[in-house]
Amino acid sequence: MPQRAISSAASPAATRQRRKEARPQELLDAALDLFVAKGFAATRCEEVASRAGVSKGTLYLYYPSKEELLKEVIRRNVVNQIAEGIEIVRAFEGSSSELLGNVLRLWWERVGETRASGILKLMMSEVRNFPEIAQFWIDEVTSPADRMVAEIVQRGIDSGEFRPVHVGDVVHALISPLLFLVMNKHSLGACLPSAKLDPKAIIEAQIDLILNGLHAPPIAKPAKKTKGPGRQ
Amino acid sequence: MPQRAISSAASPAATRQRRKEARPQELLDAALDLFVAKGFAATRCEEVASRAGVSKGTLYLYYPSKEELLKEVIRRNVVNQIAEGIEIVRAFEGSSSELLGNVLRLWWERVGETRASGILKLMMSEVRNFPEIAQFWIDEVTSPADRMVAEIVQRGIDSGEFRPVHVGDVVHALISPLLFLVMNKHSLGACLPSAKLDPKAIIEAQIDLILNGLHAPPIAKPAKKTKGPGRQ
DNA sequence: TACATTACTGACCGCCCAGTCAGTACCTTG
DNA sequence: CAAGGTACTGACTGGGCGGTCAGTAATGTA
Repeated sequence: MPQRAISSAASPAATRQRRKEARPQELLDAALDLFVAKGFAATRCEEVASRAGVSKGTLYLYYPSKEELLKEVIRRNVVNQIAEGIEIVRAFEGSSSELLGNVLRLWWERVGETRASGILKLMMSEVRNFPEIAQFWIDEVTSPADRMVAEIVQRGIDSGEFRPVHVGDVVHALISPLLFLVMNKHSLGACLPSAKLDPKAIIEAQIDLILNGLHAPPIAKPAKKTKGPGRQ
Repeated sequence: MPQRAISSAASPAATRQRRKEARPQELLDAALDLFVAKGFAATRCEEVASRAGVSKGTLYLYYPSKEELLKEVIRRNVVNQIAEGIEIVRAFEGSSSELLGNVLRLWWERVGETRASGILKLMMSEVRNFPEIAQFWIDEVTSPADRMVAEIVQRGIDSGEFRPVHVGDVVHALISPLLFLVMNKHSLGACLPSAKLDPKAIIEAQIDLILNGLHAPPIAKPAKKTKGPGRQ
């Protein structure tokens, strides 16, 4: 299982290899990285091929056009991602609070930290040039994911663990910070190290904040306990 | 003050006009719309010119290159945006809860709903191709805005209105949903009407949720909440 | 009306890049 | 080792787009 494909000019006399099975995935990986980093239009096909360790001609043996390559990149990086998550949630048997926290943490591990997270930025940046994939994205990603989180919140409300809230809107408040973390990671955070956020800390703060917001009965009494954590 | 510049092919025999003063702004507006919609690399200079009602040659009379045009678009749409907001906040004299809610609502009205909101998407999509502007963005936008929101939260903590939290992380949880609303408006929401979110409702839900999360005294957690890094 | 100034135009140039294809070299099979 | 099949290459092409500039027409001045 040779993984040396990024070498390119490193090994000068690298003998030409025939690996029909490995090429497609390697090309998809290279394309994902470059499309996410530079955008679709600004990425040259030759770059993609070179990063995958092949020539441009080879790319066209496996994908008929640049646009088809993009669509395949999106399709292949979305499949199963969602189904997996849903399975995990359905199997869980704790409180809704625990479940909600775990889902956010797990999503960060399984998606946010992986190369696949770039798909989000790619989608956001490029949908308007390829409206065909918008519907696909909604059907396969947005809707299932929203529904899953909504179910958890609804369950918590039904069981009396959470106060009654408008589920759909709360879902947005719940997941946006995570999505924005990913966007940052692939944009500003990739340019300036100083712009990097601390994902784990932010996620924990977010979980803490939201769970408190969901649990609390309408209390108005502030706690008189001013610690001094004011940083920045 | 003629505003007819988008007509292009609508009026066939429109006589050529000389309006040296109006051109730069009209070109910037056209460029902003197109860069946001299609991305920098996928937008042709001739398109920008045509949308501004001039020929490509005219564009180059006012901006020396496509890249300079981009930078000017960003610069001009960022200036004053922040300073204004800070002034409003400093002048406010109510509770921190009220202020926080008002800031979010106001930001949506003044930025989220305007054409300038596209700058966020533009920045996210293109920074990695123009690292020079990353620092500018941080200095002029990110940092001041974060600091402003952080100040409000800190003030609330100091006055005992909010419970003590890690201010920096909470700020992120506060503003992400708004930023994500904007991103959605300029990506998926611009393709499928069905993908449009209801900003006002979401913002109100977000305010309600967050204020509850901030106010609540440290209630004893129901069930057992694994604190911190309870995973691998 | 005649002339000077200059905002504006659009045809043109050269580079760049998506996509092609005739040829090359690796592998398998005998 | 010979030969046939095919995964792979890279030089080539055609169109598209950023950028230019000689020319045009609107405006100001007399």
